[in-house]
Amino acid sequence: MDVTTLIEESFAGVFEPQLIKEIVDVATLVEFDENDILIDFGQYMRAMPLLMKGAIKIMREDFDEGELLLYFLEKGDTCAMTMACCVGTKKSEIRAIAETAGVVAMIPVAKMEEWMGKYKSWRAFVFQSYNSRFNELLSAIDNIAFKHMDERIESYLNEKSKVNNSRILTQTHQEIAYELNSSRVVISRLLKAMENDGKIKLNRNNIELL
DNA sequence: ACATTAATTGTGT
DNA sequence: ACACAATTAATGT
Repeated sequence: MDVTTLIEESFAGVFEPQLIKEIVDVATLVEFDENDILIDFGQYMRAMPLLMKGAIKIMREDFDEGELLLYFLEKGDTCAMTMACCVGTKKSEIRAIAETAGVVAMIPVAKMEEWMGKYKSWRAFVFQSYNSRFNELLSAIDNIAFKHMDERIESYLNEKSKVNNSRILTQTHQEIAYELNSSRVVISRLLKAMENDGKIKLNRNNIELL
């Protein structure tokens, strides 16, 4: 795979050519498959990932048992948690799981700090990244606090369909329940209701959005 | 081709 | 939430 093309494709509009060149020089490309665990709770991070290809879901572990999906990362995104962890050498508070197969470019911490002073576009990118993650967190909180489960499933399905570029999602009800931190029976019932409303079509192991 | 088993989904309490 | 029924996929004989 051609490193330069891939990076240019993902960040051409965002970084100045000079910076892209530097990224190409120092970045290590890492490929991953669907469902790979990229970062786990309590893990330390030594490099900052830039997502080039594919999609990653960011999960938060609940107090006792169970997980909750916070948001998805797509091409051109980076993980805000990682940026904080890198500079402070703190443990990760989140888990990152590959939603689809894809590629990340790993940037050494030293470089990322150097670029903060050197490149305006890098600073802007980092701040903008923080900002948009923050906003996604807010909407995740809105979903949990103010929306009922049926609405949560709907927005979940929509996001899922967006990151996978498909109207058909191959997910079991159990898996959905896990990501929304609910129970399978509740999901099944609500999905059934949505099917009756003509919003979706249910098959075994896959859900079709209409 | 058939029987058995496991996994997924549906429903009533 | 729990229990159980029904349906479908996977596997062995």
